[in-house]
Amino acid sequence: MDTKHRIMEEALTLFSEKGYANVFVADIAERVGIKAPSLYKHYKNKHAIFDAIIEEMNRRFLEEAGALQINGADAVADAEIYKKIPEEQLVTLGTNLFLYFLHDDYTRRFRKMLTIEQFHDKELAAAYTKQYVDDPLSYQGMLFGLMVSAGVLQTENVGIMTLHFYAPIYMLLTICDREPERETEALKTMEEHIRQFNRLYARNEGII
Amino acid sequence: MDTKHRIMEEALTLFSEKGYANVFVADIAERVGIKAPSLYKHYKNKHAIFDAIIEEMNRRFLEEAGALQINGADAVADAEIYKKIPEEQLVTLGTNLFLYFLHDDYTRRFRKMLTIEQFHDKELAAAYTKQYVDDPLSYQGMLFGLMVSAGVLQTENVGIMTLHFYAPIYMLLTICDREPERETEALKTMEEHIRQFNRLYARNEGII
DNA sequence: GTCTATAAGAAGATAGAC
DNA sequence: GTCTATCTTCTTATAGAC
Repeated sequence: MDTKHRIMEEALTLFSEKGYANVFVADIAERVGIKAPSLYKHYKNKHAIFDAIIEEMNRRFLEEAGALQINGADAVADAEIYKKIPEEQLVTLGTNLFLYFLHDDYTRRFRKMLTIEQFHDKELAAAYTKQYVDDPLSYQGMLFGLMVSAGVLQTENVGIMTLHFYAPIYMLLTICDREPERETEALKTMEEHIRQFNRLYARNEGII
Repeated sequence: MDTKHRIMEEALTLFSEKGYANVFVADIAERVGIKAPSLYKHYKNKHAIFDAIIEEMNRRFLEEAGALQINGADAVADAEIYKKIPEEQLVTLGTNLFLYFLHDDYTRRFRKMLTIEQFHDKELAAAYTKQYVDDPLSYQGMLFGLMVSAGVLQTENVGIMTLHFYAPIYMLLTICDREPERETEALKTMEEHIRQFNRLYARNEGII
């Protein structure tokens, strides 16, 4: 039964690089170390592999959402920490988020697959927006809301402040998905971005 | 010879919706109103149509770059105008950029095709980043540089300020490419974003 | 569960008449 | 330049032995 999972893994790798239509069942089988017909003992057809990947994604997303809820609860305490050196904390928060999204193998392959397949149907489009736009904004919005309450940051509109924090990180991420060799440059840009963000939004700092 | 161009047009439409591999020569021909074999009198093979689209893109990009140079020269004068009501000018600048990118038919189809095909080779990846990241940042960076010189905006780092202006617009654009029904919401978010951007960076306004 | 052999069908491309 | 007929190749999927 391990073969079934390995098929999914290898398929995800190939789909994320070439797109579903450009990957042949024989390619997946070869990577697993079996012949194409053997694969049909594990999945009904090629598309069932894709469906299994999407299911696995939904399962993992729910798990992550659960984990974030816990972190969210912890964040109330964390917000106290942010009072001390908000700038370094923000740099760490942004950098960790960026590097996790970029380097976590499953996350990266899945995001690239969704990027390629996002226009094929509404579900995939919605999944992409939820996972890489709405959920990060929602979670970080909660953190920033706590920081505003704690008097660390200051703004009239937490939602837009969150957008100002996350949108550059998102854009740098899409750059590195396309051109991994720009990662160092992206990390430098991100640090500058966050330090400027902090100057703009930190309480009692005045204009930069 | 008009047929040759119509083939390219219909191919671009289909490629931008389904991706190259999922579009069949017969589909393109049908939209043009001919049979598949007739298409081979105009293009050597299917991939030659794709190549022609990329060539057309490069031609248009160069034209646009030229046009931007002219606008850049004009922008010196424009920067004077920005002195009066910078916030409304910024809202107009951002909204026009967003709506042009989103609604211009060729731009939209081409961007979606590049989104789908960006991981297929280095050239496409580089073209995407140049067109939708580096060039907009470069052009807007110049405009903002002029505004800083004119004393309208204030910052230590024009590049990051430009990123703060453009990254949210870029993210909203990718949302609307996936889910066009979110355009109204995106426009509202963008206006809030730009008004807050102005509060953050406008000279002599203090913290918000 | 894996294999070889093969069926079934799709899709790109060519031949040659008009 | 467009058509119909056809070739060729590729790809998914099944049959049936081991």
